[in-house]
Amino acid sequence: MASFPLETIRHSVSHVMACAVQELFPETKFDIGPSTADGFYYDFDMEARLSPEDLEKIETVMARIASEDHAFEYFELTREEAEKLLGEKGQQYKLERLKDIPSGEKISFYKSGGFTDLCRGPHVEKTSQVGAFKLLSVAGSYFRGKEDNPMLQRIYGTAFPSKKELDAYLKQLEEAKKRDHRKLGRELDLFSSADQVGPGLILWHPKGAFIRNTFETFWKEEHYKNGYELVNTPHIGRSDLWHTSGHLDFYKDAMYSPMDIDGNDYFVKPMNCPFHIQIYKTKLRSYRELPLRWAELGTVYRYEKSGVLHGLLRVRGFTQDDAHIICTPEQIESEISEVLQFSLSMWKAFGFKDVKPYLATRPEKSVGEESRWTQALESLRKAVEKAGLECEVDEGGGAFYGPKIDLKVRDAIGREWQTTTIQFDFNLPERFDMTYIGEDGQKHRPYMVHRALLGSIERFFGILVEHYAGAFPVWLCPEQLRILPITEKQHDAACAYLKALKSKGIRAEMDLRSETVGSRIKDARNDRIPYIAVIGEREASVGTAAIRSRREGQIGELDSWGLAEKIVSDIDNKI
RNA sequence: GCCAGCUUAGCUCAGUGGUAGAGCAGUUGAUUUGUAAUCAACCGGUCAUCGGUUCAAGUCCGAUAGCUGGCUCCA
Repeated sequence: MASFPLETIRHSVSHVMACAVQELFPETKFDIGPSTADGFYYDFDMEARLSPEDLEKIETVMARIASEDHAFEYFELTREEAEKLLGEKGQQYKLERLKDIPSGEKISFYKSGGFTDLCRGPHVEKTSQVGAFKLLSVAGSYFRGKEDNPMLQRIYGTAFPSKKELDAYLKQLEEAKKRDHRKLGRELDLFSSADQVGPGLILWHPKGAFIRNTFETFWKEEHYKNGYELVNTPHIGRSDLWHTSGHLDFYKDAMYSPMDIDGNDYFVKPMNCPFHIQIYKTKLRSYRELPLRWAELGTVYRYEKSGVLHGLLRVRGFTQDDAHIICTPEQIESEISEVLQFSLSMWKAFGFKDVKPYLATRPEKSVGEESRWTQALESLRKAVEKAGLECEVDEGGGAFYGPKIDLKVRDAIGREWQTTTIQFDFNLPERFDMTYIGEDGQKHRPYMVHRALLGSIERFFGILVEHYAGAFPVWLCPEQLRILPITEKQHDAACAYLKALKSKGIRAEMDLRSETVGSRIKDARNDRIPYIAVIGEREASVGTAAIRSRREGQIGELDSWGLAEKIVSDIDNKI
């Protein structure tokens, strides 16, 4: 049997699906059915509202169509013939799509079984070659993705050459589900949100807050080590600030309504930069002071549409690990390079080794001198090169105020997350008239770079939970060790062991419940405790504990000194 | 915001229009345990909220809120 590219298989399956849908719902109007990174979809317009049961029915019909082994027949029509064919069938979306095909290009159709579709192809030869497929979900989707267009129904599915590969993919979906930070966040008692507080606003429970504080402390230390200074700024600022910054012109929809204080409008901050700029402007700055690197874990609030909120990954109140670098033109190249290196080392500390940069260049509508864009872009490019990374370029994908590099990191189960962003800003220095006095005694406009390494603390925490599957490395664990005395007779020995570990700075707890050892082990494992120390009569008599490690399993008996040494070594190595 | 679905105990979930349930968790007691669940009793509910239909609503209808999957958006 001939082998086909995955996209061809998936796109062919989408035709088979459309064919099945046409059979079950003859009045259906069809849009398009492309393959995607994970599978395929097809958009339909129909009276009936598709349910999960419908997906099963569609799948059954699909299986039949596949087994009937229809050929994918290719034919071309003139534009007039195509219009006539689609018009007769009342396929208004297809007619719209037909208009997209430039004149002079071939207008091709594929027919397989009872379904004929305007389609570029390519396809497998016969419906029996579509491999193993599964329909996954149904969702609404605007025609052409535009909000004012009609809402179509989209069926998502996936397909692979073999059943084995399909099963492996479905298993990965299961694995992702098990790691879902919303589920683990509840089970491990890390965070929640409350209807009464409001959607998209996160409540950090003691354990979640402990982990957050621990990596925030690390973050702060690393920033000091890397030549940053920390600043703190308020949560609200007067409307004048946001007028000057331009936020009220460009992003008002995402900002919350103002509050009146003594007759002045104040807005909750959607960004930290205007405040940092105010610090800059408190005095005349000399080139000798630059570069300035000011970092802040600054909590901002942005209006997000209700439908997009998602656990910790998309919220309305979040903390940016923000920093602004203000420097001279001569400094930007090394500054950018340092930021990139800093980011890579930060991600490495959390066990993310696969990091990929995306460079976004000048869009059509933008501000700033051409020479600045060129220099900025060049510095971004060189930094990537110097780091020895492969970089994808998004032409015209930059913000209107400057070019940027975004980093995507790959987690433990291979998913990519967009996190770090390094952005030039040619807009705010102008708007706030930021200057420094150069060597020549004249005023100059500094370069300004916004950067966030982790992105937002909330989102980063969500990513971490899924990356580690809830099993945080020892340095982040609120509880690093749980001590289980087998019976009440070992309580004193367990207390002594606990005290010894605690005195060495280990975060240890005891489970003195009169449950069986097996039951308490189960609970400790479910709580993802990295070390469990069991103390029975034997261990108590010699002052040791039987140690079970989350990573290595049973590792034998250790006294408190030996265990502390092992745990400290894990902490130092961020294991 | 839009489309669809969902919302029953802290959690996971049963429940023909006719007396609100189970397991786990929690509390109490018994048990003194050797590496993933000891036993028992008890506690726990305005069935998301509000309104409607009905002799009767967890169940049918409507509105609102929240959640889920997408779409759009993400400075």
